[in-house]
Amino acid sequence: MQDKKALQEEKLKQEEKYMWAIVDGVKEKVGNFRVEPPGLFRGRGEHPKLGKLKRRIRPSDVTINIGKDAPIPECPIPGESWKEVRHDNMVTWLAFWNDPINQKLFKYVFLSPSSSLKGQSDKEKYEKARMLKDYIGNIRAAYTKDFTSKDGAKRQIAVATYLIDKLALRAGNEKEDDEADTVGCCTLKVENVQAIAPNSLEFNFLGKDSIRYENTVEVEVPVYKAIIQFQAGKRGNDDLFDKLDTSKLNAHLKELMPGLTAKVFRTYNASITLDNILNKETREGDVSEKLVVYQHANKEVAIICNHQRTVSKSHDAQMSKLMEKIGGLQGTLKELKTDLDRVRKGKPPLEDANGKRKRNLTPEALEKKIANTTEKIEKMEADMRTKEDLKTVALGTSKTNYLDPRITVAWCKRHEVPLEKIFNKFLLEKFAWAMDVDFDFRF
DNA sequence: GCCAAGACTTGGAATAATATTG
DNA sequence: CAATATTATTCCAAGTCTTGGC
Repeated sequence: MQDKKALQEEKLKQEEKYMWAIVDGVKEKVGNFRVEPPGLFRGRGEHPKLGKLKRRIRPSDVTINIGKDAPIPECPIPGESWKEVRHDNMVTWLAFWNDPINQKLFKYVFLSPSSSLKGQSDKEKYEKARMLKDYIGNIRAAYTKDFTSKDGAKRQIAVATYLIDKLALRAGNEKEDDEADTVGCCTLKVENVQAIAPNSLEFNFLGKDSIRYENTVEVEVPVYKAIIQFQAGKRGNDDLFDKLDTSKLNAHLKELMPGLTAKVFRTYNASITLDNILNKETREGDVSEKLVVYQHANKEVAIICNHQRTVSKSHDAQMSKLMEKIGGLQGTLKELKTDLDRVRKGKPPLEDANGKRKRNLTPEALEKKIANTTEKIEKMEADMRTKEDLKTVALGTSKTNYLDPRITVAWCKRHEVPLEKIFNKFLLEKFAWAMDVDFDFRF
């Protein structure tokens, strides 16, 4: 125990010198500055490179990027030295090396999400998503019109944009053969979509991280017809959108709004959904009731974005344990009620399970106990429902990446909910830029 | 237009730390 | 106080999108 603590402090001391960077005169926290240890590549889903050896990264693999006059960070391994030291102020990375599994890819050291640099670009991301509010009406009108365009490419762009908007699908870049076989909107295959009369579409595909997207939705009739037409004469494995890729799609989107790309729709839809639900469903009441509303809104967003998690191994055990506890409480509740009846009739309380005599309690005291127990049961039942409800839903990703923090901060200010009930330490730091938002901010 | 390189954002699981409970 | 449950942190990717060369 003592050893562990000492070891941890030792490690911290060792690493301290790599944890900070001076950027434009300001001390900022550095993000992930450790290289990964050697090991076997796992990857996610059915990855062709599964099990490949991931070699050790040495200082001679690492390129450093610092100011011209900045002191070069000490190389942590005596006798070795950095591959290169650059002075590029057009990029934000502090160091990079080639990914040992795929030499074409890079691993970067960036500033921490809590840094002002990242905070600024985070804010810009949400401002862009908010800008989409002013354009979305026209954009929707335009793609609706193009559902029936004579131009096949136009029709595909229109339908793809519709899916990205309505279903929050990812753009879907092309992938190499040595990567897991997953798709996004532009890379959907014919077999990933089933038309179900009269106008529904059943989606089933593996998306990012090989997470399955399964959803059946009613769509506008022209979309339904267009999909059937895109599928006509093709095999299951053929591209649904054969005249489309992400660069064409994004080029088109940029004509509709400056800076617009496919991912902006995810941010926009996530944030506006949170804002809408919070403002529709929040009632006067205590903090815990308001938190339930927030969690519900958060869950809706996670479902839209298909943020899933695997059910924890101990989920069932935890549930039955809760059941057991509730059962026990219901037993004592029944006993209390019996005793209350008896006491009111001037009889002594029943003996307990062990045959022992119980203390004589006044009816008032018994009533109070009954109320307490009932409340406890209700709370546990609510907890259980929430637990079951959220067992496959991951709430964290949307909080970190998709929900404009100013929505949450302003809502907390309006409804006197302590922000710490919703944002943990990491999020409070990451969203420092959003803290002074006005209480009446709306996305 | 297309492709590859490069840079930056988004992602769930595993693990560690902490809180809760019996 | 030990066993468990919960939460925070770390880990290790896997996406998106831009740019620059042809």
